[in-house]
Amino acid sequence: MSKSELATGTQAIDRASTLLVNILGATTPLYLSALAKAHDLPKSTTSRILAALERAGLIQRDRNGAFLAGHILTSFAREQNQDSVLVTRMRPILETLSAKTGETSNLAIPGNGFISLIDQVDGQYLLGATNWVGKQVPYHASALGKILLAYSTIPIPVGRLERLTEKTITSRVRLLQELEQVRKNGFAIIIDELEIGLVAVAAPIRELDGRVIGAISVSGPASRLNQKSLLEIGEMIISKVEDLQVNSLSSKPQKKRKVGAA
Amino acid sequence: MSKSELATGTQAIDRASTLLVNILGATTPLYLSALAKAHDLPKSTTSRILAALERAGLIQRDRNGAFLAGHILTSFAREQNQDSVLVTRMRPILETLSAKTGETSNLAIPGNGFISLIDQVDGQYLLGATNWVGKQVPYHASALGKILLAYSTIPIPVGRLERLTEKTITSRVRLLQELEQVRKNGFAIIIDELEIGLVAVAAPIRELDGRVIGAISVSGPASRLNQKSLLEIGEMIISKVEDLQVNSLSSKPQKKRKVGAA
DNA sequence: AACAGGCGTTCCATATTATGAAACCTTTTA
DNA sequence: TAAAAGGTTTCATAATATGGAACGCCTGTT
Repeated sequence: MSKSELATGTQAIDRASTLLVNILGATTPLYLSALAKAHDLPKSTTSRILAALERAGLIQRDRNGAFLAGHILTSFAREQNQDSVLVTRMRPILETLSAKTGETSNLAIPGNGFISLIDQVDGQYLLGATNWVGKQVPYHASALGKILLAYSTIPIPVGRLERLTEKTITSRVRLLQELEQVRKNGFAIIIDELEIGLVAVAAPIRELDGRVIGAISVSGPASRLNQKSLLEIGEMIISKVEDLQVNSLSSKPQKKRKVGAA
Repeated sequence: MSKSELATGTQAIDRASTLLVNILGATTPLYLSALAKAHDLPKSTTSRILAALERAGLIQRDRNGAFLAGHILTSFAREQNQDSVLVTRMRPILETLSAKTGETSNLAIPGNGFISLIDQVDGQYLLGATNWVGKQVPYHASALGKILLAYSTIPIPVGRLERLTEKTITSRVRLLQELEQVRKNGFAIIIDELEIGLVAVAAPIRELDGRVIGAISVSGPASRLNQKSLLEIGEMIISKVEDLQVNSLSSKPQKKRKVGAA
């Protein structure tokens, strides 16, 4: 029939897939008859296909018989967005960073009022290796926080920007300028802003669509990390994170696969 | 072949579904050959099916050609877990509650250190209708917070339990007893614990698997809501939330559908 | 009550469609 | 350079999906 692209030997699966995608994309449960009409399929065929998808747990019916995403997909969704997934995915990067720099690296996501530190890998140095996971670290005084503010949709916390050291940015105007600079650089730095003697550099983690969902930092004592090393480490974080993206997902496959002439 | 249950006219879709479920459930991308072996299918058939699923965007390949969840499913996952989904789903309940009681109702989810209020519907009374969304409301002094602590996996916040009024629970032992009581009742109440003159009652929102993911409350001035009304409203919240669950999901459909004899 | 209409499932003869063995291609390993 | 491993394509074949029609169930109408 008049199918859009090349495709052969998969009519049934194509139809099933299209129906499934339709159901997942809909904001409200869809009825069999509506689906049949929309996809221009006979009721009988539609019924058979949907029953098969339901059997597999890919879709389910509400009390009225309308179709919505099945338990397989809702639990998939739940698992996907758990912090642990991000931790697992980013662990190798944190380890590489700590190994190469000798310093502590951290992983953070946006939290309510404070950044939420969800993982840490300590470096080889004893000095500086405190555990930050779970700590209430403010956005405006941390490298991780600056990244999250600069790239994510988080609003700058309401209220006064707490002064933690004499270097802390406490002016909102000043902070906005700083965030602009962060976006220009691609990474964020703090020097003495959170704690005297503590420096850090952070870069964003992006989803495939570009959304920033977290940040990775390397931090240590100012005595070991000068401005230059911070810049280098910043670039290192960015490239490690990019490597992961590029390696894990592809339009052009690594192995050349013949695309076929039907 | 030796399929488990009744099924007819859907061999292809059944195979495709099983493969898809397998790919979604795997923690690491799966290769064509491994899938073919695991499902006892010829390579050619497997290739054809996977290509169809890929075309639909249900699966995609990583750089090495291994299969993982496709963009359709990852964006589905993302949307699912947005607060806005919960807000939309719960809105009707908040509206019913506010209409029936005349008081303000709120929707909250766990936040970092504080509960996170994500929606509110005001009642008819002028007195009492302040906007709480975005406020930093502590767990131990709110009805919503007590529910989240009692049912969810959130640990009781570290540090001192801040005294907000003379009635605030500030002893951890006392709080644990209170949470036990909450679990026994199925709802939580505060009287003067957050603010003198303010009372509230809250009940949990559960996912299909029983996990508590949020809470709904009704709050107002003690002058209008006595102990008895609070209990009644508590029961009302519980039943409204249950109604939604029952109505939106079903094993036994409302309309009796013939189950068929093959 | 009886009827019409809407929605969904089942049946079944049919040919369209999925099937899988074998050949073919690439890349990797020996 | 050969051989293995992983994947795609081809093509003759029959097994499988197909869809029109009949059926069953519920709701709303008169």
